[in-house]
Amino acid sequence: MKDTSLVASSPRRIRQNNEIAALQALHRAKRLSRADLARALNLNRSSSGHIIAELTVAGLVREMEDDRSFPREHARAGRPGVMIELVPDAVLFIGIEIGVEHITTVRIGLSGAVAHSRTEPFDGPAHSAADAIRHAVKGALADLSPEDIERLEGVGISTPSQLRPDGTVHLAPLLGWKNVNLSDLARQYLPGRVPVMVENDANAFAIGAGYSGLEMAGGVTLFVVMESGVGGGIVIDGKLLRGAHGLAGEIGHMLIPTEDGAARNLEEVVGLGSILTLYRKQTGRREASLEDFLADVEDRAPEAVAIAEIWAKALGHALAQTCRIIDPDRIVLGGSVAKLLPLIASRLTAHMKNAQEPGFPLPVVLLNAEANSGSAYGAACMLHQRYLSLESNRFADEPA
Amino acid sequence: MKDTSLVASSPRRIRQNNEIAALQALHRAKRLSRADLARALNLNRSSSGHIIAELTVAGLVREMEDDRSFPREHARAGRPGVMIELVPDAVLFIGIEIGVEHITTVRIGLSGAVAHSRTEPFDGPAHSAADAIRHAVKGALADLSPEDIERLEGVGISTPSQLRPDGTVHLAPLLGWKNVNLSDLARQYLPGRVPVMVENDANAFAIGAGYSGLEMAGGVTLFVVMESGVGGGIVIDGKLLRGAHGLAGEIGHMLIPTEDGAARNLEEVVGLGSILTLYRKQTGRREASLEDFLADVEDRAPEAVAIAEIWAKALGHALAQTCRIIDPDRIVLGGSVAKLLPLIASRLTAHMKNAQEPGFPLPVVLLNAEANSGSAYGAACMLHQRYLSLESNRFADEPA
DNA sequence: GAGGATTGTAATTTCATGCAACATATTACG
DNA sequence: CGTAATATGTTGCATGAAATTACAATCCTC
Repeated sequence: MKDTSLVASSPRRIRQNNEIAALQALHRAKRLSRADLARALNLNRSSSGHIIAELTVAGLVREMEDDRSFPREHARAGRPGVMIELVPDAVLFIGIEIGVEHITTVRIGLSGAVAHSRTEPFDGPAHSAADAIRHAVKGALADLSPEDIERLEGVGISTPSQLRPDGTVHLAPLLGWKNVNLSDLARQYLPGRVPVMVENDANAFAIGAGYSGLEMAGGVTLFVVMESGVGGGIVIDGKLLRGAHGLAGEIGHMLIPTEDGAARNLEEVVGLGSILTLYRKQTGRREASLEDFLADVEDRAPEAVAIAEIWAKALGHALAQTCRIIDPDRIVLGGSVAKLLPLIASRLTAHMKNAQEPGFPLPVVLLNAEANSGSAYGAACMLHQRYLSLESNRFADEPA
Repeated sequence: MKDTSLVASSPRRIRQNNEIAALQALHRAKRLSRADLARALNLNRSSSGHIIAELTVAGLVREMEDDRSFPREHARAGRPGVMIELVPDAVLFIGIEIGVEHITTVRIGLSGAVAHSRTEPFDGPAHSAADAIRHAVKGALADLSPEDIERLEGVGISTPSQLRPDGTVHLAPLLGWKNVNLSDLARQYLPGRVPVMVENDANAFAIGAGYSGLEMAGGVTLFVVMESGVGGGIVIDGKLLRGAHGLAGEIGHMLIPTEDGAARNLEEVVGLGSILTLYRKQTGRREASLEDFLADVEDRAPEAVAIAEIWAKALGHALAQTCRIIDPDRIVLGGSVAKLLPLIASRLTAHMKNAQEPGFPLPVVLLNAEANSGSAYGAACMLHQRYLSLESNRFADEPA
């Protein structure tokens, strides 16, 4: 239904457009006076006032009361403005991650802050898609009051799967699912009004990692999440690049050369499994954990450092190749294995430089260590983002 | 100056927005009646009429006279609409490609069709940037009447160089340039009103190849241009992905494994130089041309086929790796070497499948054989695209 | 405490779109 | 061949949102 051409404009659509812009500006800035908003949107103060008046009666924004708590850092002359903020619990978004071993559920409010988070063990491959969705969605709704459900404005679902453009799961090898429409399954347990979105777990992670942090900056960002598997996502100016089959950014299966001459998948070299296998073999400690390994690297134990060097070389090669193609502004690493980064960041950049021609600019490589990352959070962010866009169904409801 | 937030809408901006949408729709559809336009833009017929009235007095569109020449293919009941079209020579855009050996100049009109094209030999490395720009721009303006210059709405410049985000040349190794602002140089010879844009030649080619053809479709398209060098560009939903340093899509320097175990640049294997060197060595004909080689491949001469096989394998590997990262909907090959594609397309796809895991979807690989490709054309298209967008300075002029 | 500066609000104006009605032009059908 | 049906283009009017202007309120500086 969404036209390719820019379909803007009608007398009332303008207001909707500006209200959305106002909400987005408030989301970014946390708090803004009416005059600030007018400047940010190139609007007249008068119009700005009308807009926030309408948003106030809608219950989405409010004047901040504890104005005094912010001691007016830039104390300029003139009457101070009253700060406006989003009402955090005006609406509610749920993000669900169905993994191979667990289900994680996250709730966020209009401000994007996490209101609740829960993880439970779950044997994914043992369940059908229908069972898993029923269990996950009903579980997510269980501790919600009727008023909460009234405020529910979106449910996002993240799974380790390959999706079609229409949102159906084409293939989820780790879960054994195939050709199922998770949206339709989930909608059975939700009010019809509530929008549902499904996304690949790596892509959802990328959205989440780029949504709250300071990486919200524009440009091209490559997110790489490293656990037992290695996935990734590309975010361009705050928008996810999905690609033709939702697989953009999946660098885990890039071929990289190894010492023995054979080419192997990146994820087979830098994934958690490979690292631990090597480390356990080297040390003989069959129960050694990632934390043990990290501690050894920090202490510069030779075996551990050698493994970290392999890791850095393989990852550096893959990232350098990727830079050739998308030329990112920054690369953000996440997942448990990424904790290696601060220990050998200089080796990684050295290997990247090495795999690249001299003079080719390289992006910064950052570690994402935020607590509220994870693809469940990202799935919730997707719907938060949708709500703060023209696709929001705050408008479709009006003809009632 | 361009805010990151969506700054739409004021009472008059709406009209500008809709006029632009109308021009874009007319550009895509070639001809549209007022009622067609109203449907395309979700507008009322009345508003549509007002808009094209305003565009008509501005001289940008007109009613088609030879209405009869189109024998009404879908003869439905009802009064037939009068078709509206863009006035091709209402405005003028110039694209200039400064290469290592030649300068190409292209003029296009509002409809995007090429009005004029000229190529002259030019020894790029022998000239400073200032000299080259002066020569190229003055040459491009030489055969223009004063009225033409009045209608000039943009000049695009394409060079084999690495650009900074602000449009200055960071480094142009083939030309020996460094740290020059080509826009500023070019503006000296142009009316101040005329916008100037500078772009990498591979990116400009990508824009041009995706602008007129049917590849104008949405989604992700990877364009690869293969001459002596191998460059490329990525177009997402009609917009160029530049990347942090304008180097996105430059797959020519990807490392690929070769038979002898050493990794080499893609462009050193599949570029024109490598192919001809191999072919000349194999056949002993030191003056053999690319056409000779292509003819031999078509005749299935064993030496030629073997070289083509190397080409297909290397290219297939690189494209497969690229698909892992950006998951394109389609790949379009251009440049003289791309003529190999139709001869061994099946081998290329076989190698791509081979370098990819089973089940991973692969995009179609197409050949761009259009006459009006080339980065000069693409550079002109950039300005055409800009004119049909909100950045157009049709609006900035008004306060006069 | 006076003056300057900035904010929020109200009244008025401007202007593009939507709506409804009508004249017009062509096809479909008896 | 004439009437009905259908679609287009135009006109006048209503609606609604933002710009403009003016004004009161609140704070800082001197």
